[in-house]
Amino acid sequence: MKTRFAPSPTGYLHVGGARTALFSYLEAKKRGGQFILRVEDTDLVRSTPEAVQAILDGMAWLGLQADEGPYFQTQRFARYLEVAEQMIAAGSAYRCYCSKLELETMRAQQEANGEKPRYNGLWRDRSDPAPIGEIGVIRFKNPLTGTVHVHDRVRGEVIFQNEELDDLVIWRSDNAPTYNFAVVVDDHDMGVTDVIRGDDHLNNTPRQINMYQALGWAVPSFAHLPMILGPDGAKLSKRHGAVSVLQYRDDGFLPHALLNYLARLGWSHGDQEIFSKHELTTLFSADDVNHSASRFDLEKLKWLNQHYIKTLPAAELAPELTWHLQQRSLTHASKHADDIITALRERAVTLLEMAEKAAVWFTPLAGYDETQYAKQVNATSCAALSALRAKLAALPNWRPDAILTAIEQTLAELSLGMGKLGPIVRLAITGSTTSPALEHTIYLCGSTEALDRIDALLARGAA
RNA sequence: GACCCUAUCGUCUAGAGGCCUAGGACAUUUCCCUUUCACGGAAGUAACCGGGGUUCGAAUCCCCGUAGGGUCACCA
Repeated sequence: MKTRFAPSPTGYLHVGGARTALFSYLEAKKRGGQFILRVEDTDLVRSTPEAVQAILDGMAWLGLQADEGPYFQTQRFARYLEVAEQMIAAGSAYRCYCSKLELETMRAQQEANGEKPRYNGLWRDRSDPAPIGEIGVIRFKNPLTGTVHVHDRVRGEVIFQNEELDDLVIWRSDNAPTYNFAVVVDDHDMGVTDVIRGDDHLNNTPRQINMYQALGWAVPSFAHLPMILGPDGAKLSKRHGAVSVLQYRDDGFLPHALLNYLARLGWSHGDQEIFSKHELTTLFSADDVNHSASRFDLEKLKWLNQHYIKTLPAAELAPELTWHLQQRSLTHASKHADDIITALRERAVTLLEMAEKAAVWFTPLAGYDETQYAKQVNATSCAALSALRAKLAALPNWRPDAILTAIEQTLAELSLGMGKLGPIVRLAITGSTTSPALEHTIYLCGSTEALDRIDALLARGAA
């Protein structure tokens, strides 16, 4: 049993492609099969090495490791031509020498007559020699009559009339195969048993099945996934913001959060929302995929991301957070990743947010929130702060629990509530009155820096 | 235009003829917890596209509309 993900490298890996890859991957893992990656780069003009790299990077970040590949179609042209020529010899394909102009007139005329535009089979049964100097193309001799039954694992049985189909080009005049042909040859040669791909290929499937049959090859099983739409119900595009999976990485999402979110888009397992990777690989089945397109909802993705930030072991989060800290040139904060996670995991929806919030401890204080300063700094609070400072300075161990004890003792000695001390400490350390639990806020600053910041506020308060 | 696909709360979905006064999750509203910001807890608002059948009974099956989407290339 084998599945594949076969993107064409004309852009980055977007969420729709990522979900197709995920479902193919899961189906293979679930059934103990192989998952292969094939780059469909037969369009020499639109394919770029940058896009190949972007797709590979996206797959790697998501952790969708292929068992084979990546294969490149551009390296298999000899094989495609070999098969095309075999088909000519067997009478299931033929050369066509129609010019672009002829084709265009044909189409224009059909459209004028209100017919479906398609190749009329002009060269299908001609045996006269090729026009001099013409290279021509090779076309597949599609059956004229009868029906093609597609047994789709998500759509059920879909029936197409051969009359609706025409003789498609399988080998172009610029010596390259076309998509519909290369796919058939590759899926056969590579032993792909289960084709899982986007909805937009459903209409190509009967043509491909006809080619499998002409070649005497076994037809694989098909599953056509519904599309992922933008939040407004329109097709996903750059206008909707982050469509590249790597953009989600940059925005602070965990790969597993995206995976979990994507899995639930078009697929479900009862009321379950949270799935570990192991659960996905055991529970997923292409048979359970929905029929209708779904919209991408960033809010739910955020919820999942926050869920994983809250619950994943710090050891798993630390490398991801470190990456973000480094992106923000907070390299020296990396060794405190675990402490940052402890302080902020319930206060950040994304890792990017976490890294941004962590910056207050590792960059010079920018200044105070003056409105809060005016409200919170007074004789009482300054006295409390300086009492706390004395205790902090005397601390043998700079640990959160010890700091918390110091805070509690200070409050007890002065008979004050936390409300009298909290705001001014936050102001001193972070410049604002919003921050994580006090002991972590102070602790993460480091003893020297924390005391300096307290002194700075006290000095200004006294003046 | 032709062919193909789809249709349950704002969104993701459960639902495979009676278990449905339609369940869960996100979002939203209110309340509780609380030193800030959060986390957490409780409650609430909110949906079967329309019309015909079939059946004792339909969100579920059939037909017709309607609305979305996809495909009709020497792109993939």
